[in-house]
Amino acid sequence: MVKPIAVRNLHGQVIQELGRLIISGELAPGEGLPREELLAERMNVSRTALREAMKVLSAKGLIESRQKTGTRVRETIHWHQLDADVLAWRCALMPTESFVEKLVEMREIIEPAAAAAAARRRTPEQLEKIKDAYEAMAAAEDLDAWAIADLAFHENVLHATNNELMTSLFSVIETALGTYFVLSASTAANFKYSLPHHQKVFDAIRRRQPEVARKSMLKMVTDSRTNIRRHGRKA
Amino acid sequence: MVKPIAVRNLHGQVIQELGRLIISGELAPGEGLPREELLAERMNVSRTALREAMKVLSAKGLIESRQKTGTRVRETIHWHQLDADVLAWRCALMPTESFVEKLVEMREIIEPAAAAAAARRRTPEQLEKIKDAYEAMAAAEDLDAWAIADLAFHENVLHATNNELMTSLFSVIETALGTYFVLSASTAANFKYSLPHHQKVFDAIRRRQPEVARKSMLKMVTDSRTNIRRHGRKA
DNA sequence: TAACGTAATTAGTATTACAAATAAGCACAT
DNA sequence: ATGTGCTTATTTGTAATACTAATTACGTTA
Repeated sequence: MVKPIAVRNLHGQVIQELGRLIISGELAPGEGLPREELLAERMNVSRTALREAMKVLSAKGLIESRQKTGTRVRETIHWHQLDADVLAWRCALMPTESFVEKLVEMREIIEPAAAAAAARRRTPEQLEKIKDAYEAMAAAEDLDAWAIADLAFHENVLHATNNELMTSLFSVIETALGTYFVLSASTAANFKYSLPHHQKVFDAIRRRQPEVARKSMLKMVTDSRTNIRRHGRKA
Repeated sequence: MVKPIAVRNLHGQVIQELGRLIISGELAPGEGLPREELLAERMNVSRTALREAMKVLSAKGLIESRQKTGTRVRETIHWHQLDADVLAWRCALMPTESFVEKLVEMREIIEPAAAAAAARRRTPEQLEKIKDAYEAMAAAEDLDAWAIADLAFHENVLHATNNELMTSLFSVIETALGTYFVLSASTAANFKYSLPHHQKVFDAIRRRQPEVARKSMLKMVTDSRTNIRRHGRKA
């Protein structure tokens, strides 16, 4: 759903390169970058392309430019942590256990809340889509089909909240987590183990029972977490 | 804490202008913009400045440029709803009741969760800061002092979660909500009405009681919401 | 010593030229 | 008539250059 980048443009590459340097800490906060002309030359791009990249990095809160002073890396406080790129860079460059925990924590906060909201506000059409996804999960015969249907289930639940802020947050977090492991897919052997959980969530949303939906979803995601902890990362 | 912009740069102005046009719907999704040369001329800026702005808007998921085809406004699905600018534009241009509800819903999801997390993981130093903020609230003699201390309280609680994703989400939502009303400040008469609530939250975090902290905070934010509903907007 | 002005530096803006991608139209062959 | 491949026109992508504006740093002067 969200494209994890495919940098064809030159400034896109520059964004990636500088972004990674900053997130990884090789360019520390407070540190000043070489002046544009020099940096452009050093990266073998024109000043034009470099500047287009720097404007984007500024918008992400990573750098700050001022005349005469030059360009500096900003303190981490100012970084837009929920920006898809920033998150992706952190996942790729600082794959620490604690960061995964933070992502999982966010997921465990929004998903139950989303299930409850969906139970309150879902339209019949949205319920139908959740149902479709659930049935696809039930019918899945291999891990791939399961994973696709599983993601669709959660996306449709989020969508049924009719709160695009929640949808957006979910997709960002989910994408970031996806770089670590295939979500909620346990072992290939019993990959359908969470189907009953999903059914409970679906039923609660169908019956418009917010608190039941919340608790069922909570159980599901905490189960999923312990499962992930048990099996560690994959692929 | 987060700067609501002060656009001195030319491309910054262009970003604002185009961003607003898109968010407001005057430039509808799917619609193509005039080609760069034309648009630049029409906006009385150079193509350089226009392009720098367009790169930023692309990064926000608002537009998409391809050679020969030109630049088009993307579907709202792709907009980065949690981007500070996008949120600010929506607040300014679509001040609908339903959007405020969505923001409030997000707040009511993260704050109790954050209180619980803070109760689990706060350091002594972080607890001290929360205490300071609480005492400043208790000592406040006017609405302004109260509002400042109140914000500091919530910020410090969020910070004590040691999850910068949560902190970032909070600050974005809070800034957006702040454009509508002075948060959780009721009438000037009894502006301290929520002090006992805050104390309960503080105590729970001090005693490391996550569930108590969650419930106390939940009560506080729901109270705050009904209060806001009762009094309507202000300022 | 302090105030003021001047020079030097760096990002900001503009202009121009050309490169690369690609949609659309045309010609050609089947 | 249809589809296939070439050509061309259009639009963004990249580069190079020149100049503007802001601001720091320094040196001069009162």
